[in-house]
Amino acid sequence: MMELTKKRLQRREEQQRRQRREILAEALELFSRRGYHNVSMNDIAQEAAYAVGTIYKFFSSKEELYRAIISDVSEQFAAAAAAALAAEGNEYEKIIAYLQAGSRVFRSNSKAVRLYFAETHGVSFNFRTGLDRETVAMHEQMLASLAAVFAAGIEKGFFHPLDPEMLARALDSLALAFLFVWLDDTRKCSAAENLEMIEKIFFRGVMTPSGKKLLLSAEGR
Amino acid sequence: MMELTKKRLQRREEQQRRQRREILAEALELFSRRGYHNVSMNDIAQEAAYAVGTIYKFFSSKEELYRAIISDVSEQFAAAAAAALAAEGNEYEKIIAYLQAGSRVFRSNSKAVRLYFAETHGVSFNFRTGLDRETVAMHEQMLASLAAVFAAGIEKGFFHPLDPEMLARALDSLALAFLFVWLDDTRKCSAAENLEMIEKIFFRGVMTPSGKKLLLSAEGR
Amino acid sequence: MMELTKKRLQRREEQQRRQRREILAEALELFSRRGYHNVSMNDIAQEAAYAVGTIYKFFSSKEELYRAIISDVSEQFAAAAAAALAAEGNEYEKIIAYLQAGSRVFRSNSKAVRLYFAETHGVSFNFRTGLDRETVAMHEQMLASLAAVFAAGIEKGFFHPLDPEMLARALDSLALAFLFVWLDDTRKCSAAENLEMIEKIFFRGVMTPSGKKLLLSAEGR
Amino acid sequence: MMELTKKRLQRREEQQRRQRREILAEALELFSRRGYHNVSMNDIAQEAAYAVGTIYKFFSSKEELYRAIISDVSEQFAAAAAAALAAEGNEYEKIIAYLQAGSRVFRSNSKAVRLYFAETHGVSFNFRTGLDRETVAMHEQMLASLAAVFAAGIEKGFFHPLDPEMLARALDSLALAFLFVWLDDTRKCSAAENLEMIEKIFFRGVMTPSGKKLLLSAEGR
DNA sequence: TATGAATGAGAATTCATTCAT
DNA sequence: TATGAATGAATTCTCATTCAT
Repeated sequence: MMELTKKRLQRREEQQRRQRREILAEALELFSRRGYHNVSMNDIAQEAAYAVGTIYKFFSSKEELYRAIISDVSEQFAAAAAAALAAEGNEYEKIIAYLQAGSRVFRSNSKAVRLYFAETHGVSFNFRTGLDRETVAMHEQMLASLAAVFAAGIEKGFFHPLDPEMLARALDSLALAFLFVWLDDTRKCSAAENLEMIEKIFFRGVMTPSGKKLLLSAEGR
Repeated sequence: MMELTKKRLQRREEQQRRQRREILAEALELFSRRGYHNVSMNDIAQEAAYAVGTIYKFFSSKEELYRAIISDVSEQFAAAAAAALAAEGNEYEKIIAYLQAGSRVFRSNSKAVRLYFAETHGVSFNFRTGLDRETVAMHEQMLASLAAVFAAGIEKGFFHPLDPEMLARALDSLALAFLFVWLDDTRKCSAAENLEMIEKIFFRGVMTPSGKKLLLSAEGR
Repeated sequence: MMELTKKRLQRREEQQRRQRREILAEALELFSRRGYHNVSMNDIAQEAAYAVGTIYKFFSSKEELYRAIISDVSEQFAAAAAAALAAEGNEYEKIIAYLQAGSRVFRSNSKAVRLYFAETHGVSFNFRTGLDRETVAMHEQMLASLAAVFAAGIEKGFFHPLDPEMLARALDSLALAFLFVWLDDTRKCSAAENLEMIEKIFFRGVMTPSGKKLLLSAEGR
Repeated sequence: MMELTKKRLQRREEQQRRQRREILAEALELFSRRGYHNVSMNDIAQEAAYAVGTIYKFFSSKEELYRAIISDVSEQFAAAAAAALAAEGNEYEKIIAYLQAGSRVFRSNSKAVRLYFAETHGVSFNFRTGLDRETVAMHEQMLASLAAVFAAGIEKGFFHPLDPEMLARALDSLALAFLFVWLDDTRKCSAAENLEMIEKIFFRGVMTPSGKKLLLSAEGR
């Protein structure tokens, strides 16, 4: 009987996670299509086929629902990026891994890109409360890690001696710009093509001849 | 008497322009700080020290007030950019002029940067109405002009043969990224420093040896 | 010099009366077309080519302006009706004169008919204040006079012995109904035709054989 | 369980109908007392003891709430009148049935009389929108049916050969006038008394000797 | 004196949140 | 436990009235 109850509880939890996911997905869909302020809780409830009250069981307010969506991508991205930057390999490889991780996360969460991006660039739907602080901080942290990798690469003579923080931001914004191009027209630039463009535009200028050897050897693979 | 009336009318018009400017400035301040949807017309009236009714004398709706703000920077930027790209000079010089023009416009309209940027990147405060269509179109038009200059430069062998449109977007996003850095910390990057970073990161990789001669000669000036 | 000043004052008064009339006419036009609540003081000012302030010189509020319009027809009608009923002649002649007077007043103030009528039938734009009390009272007074004439006519055996007040109301509403027909389609019923209809429908049933002699003799004229 | 749910749904619907009726009644009360434009949605909410939002659950706008009120009487009257005119019997009987139907409907909806009447006489509270078009059309349709009955009666020699449309309007306005008398002083004229007055004033003059036989036989019943 | 810009109270409507069932 | 009806504060916008010029 104990067993039975446990299983029941598990199933319950399982079900709740599923409901939560469903609501999040539906809300994301609506927010990304019409904008936070043009979506009502009733809209979300309708779309998700739950009652408003049920949504409030999972999220204590509309803001929290929004935050949960952002946190979702935000955390996925942070985890993937951190893993990429912490992995084995030289600085160039780490940065490429970072780019690929970001590409992977955002391409499979395309609906959330613009929202994430608005948050991290200070165009939050809600400037008043500091809801997005966490996300911004996470993103800043990632940029710092990326900058550290650049710094190490500069130290080793792979990259020209430029401000690592600026390099990190430059690379980040470039990657994002190409992601937006893809968002507007999915066919226009595959992940591989984007990466290639970044190599040609960014790394060609930023890397030293010694760094470019990594580039060649990487391509050789 | 005729003269008097004329003068009076002029003064009246003068005053109206001033009021309009005041309202726009106050609204921009609030919108940029708290976001469109978190600012009420009463807030704006309060801040601008006018009655709501007065604001409606100048702008027929909240949306139009917002549009006026965006149009303002948007048009300034478009005009400056178009002038820069159309001016005399080689492709490299044109692009530099474009960057300088953008820098000038946005640094003197810093409050509007995030709004402009949200609009042009599809994170409009109001996804529903196509208020920002015009601004987006204008921005796209500018990117196309920039791309054309890149294409010409590639033709002449100044730049490596990369997709001009992507080059244009890459440069634009880079410039914007550095603008944001400046926005967060004004001291961190002057216009000149930003330009230098862009040269080192972007042009170093994108330009051919033959193109780099322009670079040197330009610096020589 | 005294003379001159007098003349000047007279001219001034003359002009003011003219302005007042112009404003009243323009306001009536707008009220009758769009309804009291859908016409703003600015609309009236615009149409009358005066400044709002000027209108307030003549009428202390929008309500008073409205009241002035109603009073205007109301008084004209009351005066004409009273004169008709007080004139020489037998009861039948008086009533016919009353109908003709009303017809004359309303046909030359067609714009005001619906407004007058709304007021006197308790559908005032403004039920709250008793602005229309005066008009209603005047109208009731007229109906009472008309009823008195009917009573006299009954006494003399011209009319069947019916409640004079009801006869008065019946005749009044009949005349009004035909007036409305004319209002909707001016060609459909001239004043003469209307009167004829009233004779055939109303008087034919209401008059005694002795009364009908008046009718014949009147027609004989 | 199925049964329970059904019952619950029924009760719910029942309750909603009741609420709707309550709101309509309260709104009618206020509109008829103070006029459409002098009653705010908050007033109605207050009076009906619901929140404004609740009212908007039932009526999507103030205009629609008003329309619902008018439609209500309008449809009742139209249905009753149409039935009366279509029923078995000679022309005189039909017309009497029509008058009785109208009397019944309006005496049990006395609050709505003035509103209905304002609408059908072109003194709508809102001249701008054509909200009342439908009501006006319905009323005109009814007058046309009534006119047709008069025409048939004339054909058969019951009524004097007068314009049937004018006869219809005359009768309608007479009935309305007496209804207004009753509205102002309920004791003054019962339905039966009103009908008698109409017979004496209207039918006595309008009917031919042959028609009057119907009258006598009808009274004989 | 005539003007019309400025005012701000007031109106309709929306929607996040609650809570009885 | 899940529901969704009810709530009412907050928002956008209008317009009668005032008063400095």
